[in-house]
Amino acid sequence: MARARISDVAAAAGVSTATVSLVLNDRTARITDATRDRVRRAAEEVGYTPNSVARGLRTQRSHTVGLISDRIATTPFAGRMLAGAQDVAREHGILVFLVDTDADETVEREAIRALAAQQVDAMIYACMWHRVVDAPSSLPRGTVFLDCRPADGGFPAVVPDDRAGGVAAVRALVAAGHRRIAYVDVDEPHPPVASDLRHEGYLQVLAEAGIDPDPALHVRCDTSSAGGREATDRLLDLPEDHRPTALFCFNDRIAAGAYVAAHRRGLAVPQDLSIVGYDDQQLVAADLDPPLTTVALPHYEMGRWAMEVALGIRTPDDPDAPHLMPCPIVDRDSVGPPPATAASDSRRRT
Amino acid sequence: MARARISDVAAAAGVSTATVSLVLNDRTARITDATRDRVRRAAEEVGYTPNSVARGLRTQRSHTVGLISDRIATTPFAGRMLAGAQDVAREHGILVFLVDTDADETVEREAIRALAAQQVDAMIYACMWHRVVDAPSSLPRGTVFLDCRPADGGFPAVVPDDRAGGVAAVRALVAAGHRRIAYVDVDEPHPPVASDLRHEGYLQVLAEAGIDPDPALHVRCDTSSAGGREATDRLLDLPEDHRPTALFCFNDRIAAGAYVAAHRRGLAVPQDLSIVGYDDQQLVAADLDPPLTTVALPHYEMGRWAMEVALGIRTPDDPDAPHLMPCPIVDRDSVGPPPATAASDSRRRT
DNA sequence: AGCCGCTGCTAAATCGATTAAACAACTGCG
DNA sequence: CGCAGTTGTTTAATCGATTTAGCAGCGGCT
Repeated sequence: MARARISDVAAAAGVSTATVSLVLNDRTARITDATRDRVRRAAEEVGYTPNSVARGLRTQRSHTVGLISDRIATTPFAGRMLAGAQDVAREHGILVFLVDTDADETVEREAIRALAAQQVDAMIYACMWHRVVDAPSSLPRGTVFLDCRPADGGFPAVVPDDRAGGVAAVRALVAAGHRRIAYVDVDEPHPPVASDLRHEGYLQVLAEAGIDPDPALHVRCDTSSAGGREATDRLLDLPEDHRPTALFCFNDRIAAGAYVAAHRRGLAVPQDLSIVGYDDQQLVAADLDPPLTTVALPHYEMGRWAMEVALGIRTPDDPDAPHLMPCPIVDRDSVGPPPATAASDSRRRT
Repeated sequence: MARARISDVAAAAGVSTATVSLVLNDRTARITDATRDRVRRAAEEVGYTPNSVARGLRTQRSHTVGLISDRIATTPFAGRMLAGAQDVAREHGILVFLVDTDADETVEREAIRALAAQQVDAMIYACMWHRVVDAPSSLPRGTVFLDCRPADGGFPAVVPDDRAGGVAAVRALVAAGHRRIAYVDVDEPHPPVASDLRHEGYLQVLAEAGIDPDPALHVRCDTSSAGGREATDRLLDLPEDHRPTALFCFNDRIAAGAYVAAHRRGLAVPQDLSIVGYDDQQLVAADLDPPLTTVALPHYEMGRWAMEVALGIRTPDDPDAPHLMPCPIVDRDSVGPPPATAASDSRRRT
């Protein structure tokens, strides 16, 4: 039992295929209501669903979008971007091709070619983390960059507002009374966009609060639990009057390592050490003990934004600058006032 | 500058479109090498890429596959299934439509319709966890079930061999000398396929080892760190001669909770308590201290299997039973011999 | 010369839709 | 009655490929 074609509907309704097409697509053509009914009933009866391939060939719109990513789909991390993009796509009857290239340029080129051959209506180029990328030359113009910025501009892009995120995180710590706040940064393995922006936010808040940044409180480590633990150990080994009372960690995994380091010394979070993470990773942030205060990456919203721009539903405010998506802070239980000794000390220094 | 069509190539080479098609598809037709060269050069020159939509219409093969999932793409969990499926697809020049339905039946039905309309060559129906599902009636026959079993059979399916995984986990504990081994099971919110199978494996190993299963050592809890911690507390509150020396946890999150419970009582892992998890979740298992011995879910391999069957590259051994994919144990540092007192006790009981 | 068979290539049908143009039937009007 | 204008529907071209059947040209054979 092959799928019903438009000609089957036409035969069943006793009209031409043109009429069927006109009726089913609600074209404002001069067709009597009686005929319209007959066609619709016939379509129902034979179980007709238009063949999108044939329609796409004729109309030159495939109602598909290609989403190319380095490895979003296979990372625990950024799947919410896909969800956002998909939700918008679904709302508009669009199907999404997903290609994970594993950051392999050959695969990437081939994927772009294959997607173009499939006549996708738009493409989205997505990254696992916020970074700067060289746009592959074969990318069609109008391709939307998701969670990355094209090195030379020329494409709409959406990225998290990491600077504002850093501001929010450090402000929370300052508001709790901390003065000696460390930034446990990542050991830049990549163009360190996110890292730098969060650092800028950190510095901005210190400046606002009249706190001199202490270079010793900016440490770097591997982006892992072990790295965070080791870096935190270094910080906690500092002489007492330089020791931080709060940590702003580049991400939640590093923060998890900070917890381990603190616990090993018998320090309680947040009584003895306040910690703020970044990313709001499920399975990390909320499962820590106590639950981690962190900054959420707006993956879902970025995914939506990218798809909306790709489909032409919205246009970027400034076509030449990436759209900055706010990163909301999520308050949990890892931030408290600094310990009494440190608090008095900080007061002394003010 | 529109894309080059086959007629552009034909014009450039001074031949008909038929000849171009014949040459570029390597049809064994009677065409001189000189002409072949001319066509290929012309194609190169105008930058010709065949329009897959037009080709798909004519050949009735779209070189696309639809992958419907409840929420694979947006879960940190099972992205490796996608990677496996995609790798196979890419190796065969197939593009993958991904649709996350969020387990909404309306969305699901609509997705199946849209994919059928796009003339996908095959469909894969995937779940986030191993469970039994009612196959939507509109699924085309031959649809491959990935990480789930259709309630009434009739479709090829691949699932993890949870029974064998349970066997492997518990055998590791028995081999280390444990006799009082608890199974920290999940509180069945769903058809508990995985849970039951792992339990069967657990019981089988106990039987092999001549250990009487103690019902008090089979506890259930919420599938979360908090749940695991609470359940472990219950177990550790047992009188000493009933207290388990080892835990087989339904998953890594529960195991993470078990760590917390143990640490809170000053018990060291594995010296005082051995723990085995399940799932080998990145960001959980390896980041625990000490790293967790666990059983890996073969997501990547299952994804490959499903796509291979979908593309007809391989056929299931037994078309009526789900294919069982082995779950390898990954040995890390959370299993050791039972503490001396317990060990002597267990010897007494043998 | 006439016919056969082979080689190299092309004409044209086809896939299943959309849509502009054409057409038949009817109405209204002078 | 004859012509123009409407209305309701159909005809046919089109999208860009694949593929079958067939045509033209040539060499060999009788």
